[in-house]
Amino acid sequence: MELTERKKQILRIIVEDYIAAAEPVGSKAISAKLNLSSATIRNEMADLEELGYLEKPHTSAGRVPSPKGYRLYVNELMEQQRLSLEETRQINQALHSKMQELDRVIDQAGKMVSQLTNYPAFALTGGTERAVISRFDLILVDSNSFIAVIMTDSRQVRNKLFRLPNDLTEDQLQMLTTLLNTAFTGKTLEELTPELMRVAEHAAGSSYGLISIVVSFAMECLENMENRSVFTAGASHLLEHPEYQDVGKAQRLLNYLSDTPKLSSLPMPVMSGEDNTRILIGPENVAEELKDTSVVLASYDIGDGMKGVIGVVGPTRMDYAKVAAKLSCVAEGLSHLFGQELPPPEKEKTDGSGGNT
Amino acid sequence: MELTERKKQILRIIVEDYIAAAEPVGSKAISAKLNLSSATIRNEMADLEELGYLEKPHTSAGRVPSPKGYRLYVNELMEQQRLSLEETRQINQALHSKMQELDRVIDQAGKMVSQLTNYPAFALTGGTERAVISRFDLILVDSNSFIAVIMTDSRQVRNKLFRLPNDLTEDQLQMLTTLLNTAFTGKTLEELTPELMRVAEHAAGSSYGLISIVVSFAMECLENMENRSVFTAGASHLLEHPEYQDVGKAQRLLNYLSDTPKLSSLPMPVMSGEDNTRILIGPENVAEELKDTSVVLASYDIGDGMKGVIGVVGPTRMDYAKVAAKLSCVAEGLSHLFGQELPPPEKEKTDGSGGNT
DNA sequence: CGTTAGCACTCGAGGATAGTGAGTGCTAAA
DNA sequence: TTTAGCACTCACTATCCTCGAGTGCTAACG
Repeated sequence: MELTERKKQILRIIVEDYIAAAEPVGSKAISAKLNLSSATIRNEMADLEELGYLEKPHTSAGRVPSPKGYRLYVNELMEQQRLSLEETRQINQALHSKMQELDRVIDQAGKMVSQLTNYPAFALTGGTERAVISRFDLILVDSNSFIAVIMTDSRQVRNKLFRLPNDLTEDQLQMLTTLLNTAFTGKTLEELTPELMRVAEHAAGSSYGLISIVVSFAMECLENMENRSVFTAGASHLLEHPEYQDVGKAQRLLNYLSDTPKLSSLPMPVMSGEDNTRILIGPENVAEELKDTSVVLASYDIGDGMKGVIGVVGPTRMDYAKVAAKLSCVAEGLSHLFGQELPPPEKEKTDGSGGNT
Repeated sequence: MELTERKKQILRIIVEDYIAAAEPVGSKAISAKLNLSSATIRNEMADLEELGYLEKPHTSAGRVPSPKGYRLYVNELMEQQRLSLEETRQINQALHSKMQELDRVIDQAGKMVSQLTNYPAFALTGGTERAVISRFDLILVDSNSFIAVIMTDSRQVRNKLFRLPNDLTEDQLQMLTTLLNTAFTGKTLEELTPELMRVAEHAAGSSYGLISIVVSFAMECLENMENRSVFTAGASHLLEHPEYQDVGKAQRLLNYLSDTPKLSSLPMPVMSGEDNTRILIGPENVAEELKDTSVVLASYDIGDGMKGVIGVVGPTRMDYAKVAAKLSCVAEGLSHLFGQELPPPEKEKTDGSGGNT
């Protein structure tokens, strides 16, 4: 059953008023905006309520959108919000200025989103199923310290400085590097068995201890990458909203947000084709803790087909249009960033996206 | 003026009761613990109040410690809490298992502290005044990508993977590395001038573009290190405590915590000699936002004389003994971690703190 | 003189009661 | 189909009251 145009208009006004003011919307407020008497509006509202798009907190308050109402709103009524060029530029610039490692960028992005939207935000990196080390490099720093640099097949790079009690030569390190690269590359975490270690240590001769040090560092890294990491930011924003004046409620949600495994397992980034954002309204969420909370998600590409998710949580009364637009912009920025790692050159490249510093 | 032993005892009971129960302590509760009538206690309490160690929320409630009272408590009355060996072990293990880069470890440590204490925690890295790059290494990955690894004088290491549109040879990279190491090491951020860049680019010949790419990455890193970075964790814990049932209050504090510049500038790690912890009670805090909040800080060594701070915030009614002990343990763990980067095997420590619980 | 018992007093917490007003549903007229 | 009118509902607020934990003071006690 299709709603009449007028009903949709009324629903839309109710949603937007409620988003703005956080108070139930009465017939009078609407009758002022449309040229209709409050009685007419009341009739329409009664219909909308019967159809499940509206709810009354109690008999004698105005109406409030139901989750179903919000859903209709985001699907049909909401105007795709366009960020101004200025805003887009700012977002991209902020992302680019922090050209660091994957984790750091994503953490930053989360913080940014939270600031932009005034809701708590979170960001997940895509967990890799089967990360393997593709390369080891050992760099001699001085006679008793060296840096280990490892790279995975998905091109993430990690390093660590090691200090040793005993001296070390360039040759030794060279030998170790070759050994590590032949024995331990292309292996998943599970394949890095103690036996393998033992064999390699044997081959390493006198400097066998170093093997295990470096490999266990590598294993830590792999483990770290396979677990999708989670960043959250902006918890305090939650308390700004009247629906979270109830401390218990706020706390429940914040707890959920800081529960890494829950957060990383539940909201799945199943994206609907073209658009990279997804909106989950109240009870549409599977997680019990989110039943009266909305989540807006956007996915981004890390490269090599891996995806990450960035999102915000807030009351169902959320400014979906604005939030989705901003989130989408950030997610796109991230995808770009990882897609072409090249920092924007100032030279005669035919890049087109040229911005100068 | 010295307090009598009995007054101290009473004060101590009040502080500890109040810490445990969050409710004003009445004379009756105390008279049960000491063998004195409530009237006697009331007289003593009146004295203590006159001396400024106690406060009454209102005429007819029990007494509550004043900041001055807490201060006396932490200075004289509080028993240094010893963590059990088990606890210490767990903390150290958790720290060591995350052997990653400086930032990551510290972030982890902050999260850990928050979990351990049930208060929001923060961690600052020591800001370096004059970080300089001490070394560049470029590692060829394949014909059109390479990893840049840079190290600063304080031995922090960062890396980044670069992808290029054009091909690259080992020789080129070798040349670049030497060039970078001769021209850009030992320079502070300010000394990395555009002129310097121009000269170097000239010397680099055909691959001049790469210089600027790598150097600007280096500059980012330096900038990043000079700004002390701040991590916060466990915001939601704040809401667990009855003094923060008032959302406004909680929000103000959380806002303060997420305001990086404020947080990094204000609580200074001036440590008092031997002990590495410091306790700031309510109005002892300079920051206006912290006037009714206590902060417990512990400093840790990053090496090269640099220090960082890790701390928790909470109501003045805080379990100072426990919090200080845990914080101190984590800080010590961090110092160890950075002092001797070698992952400690099951070695015996000549620590002297060996007491059993 | 320190300690204790007794007592009047204070004041916040919690519960009942009434008034207010925004908003509703329904009916009947335009 | 829309509108005016009207009785009704119910959260919110204010006011008042009671209850009781805890106090300060005084006088008696050892």
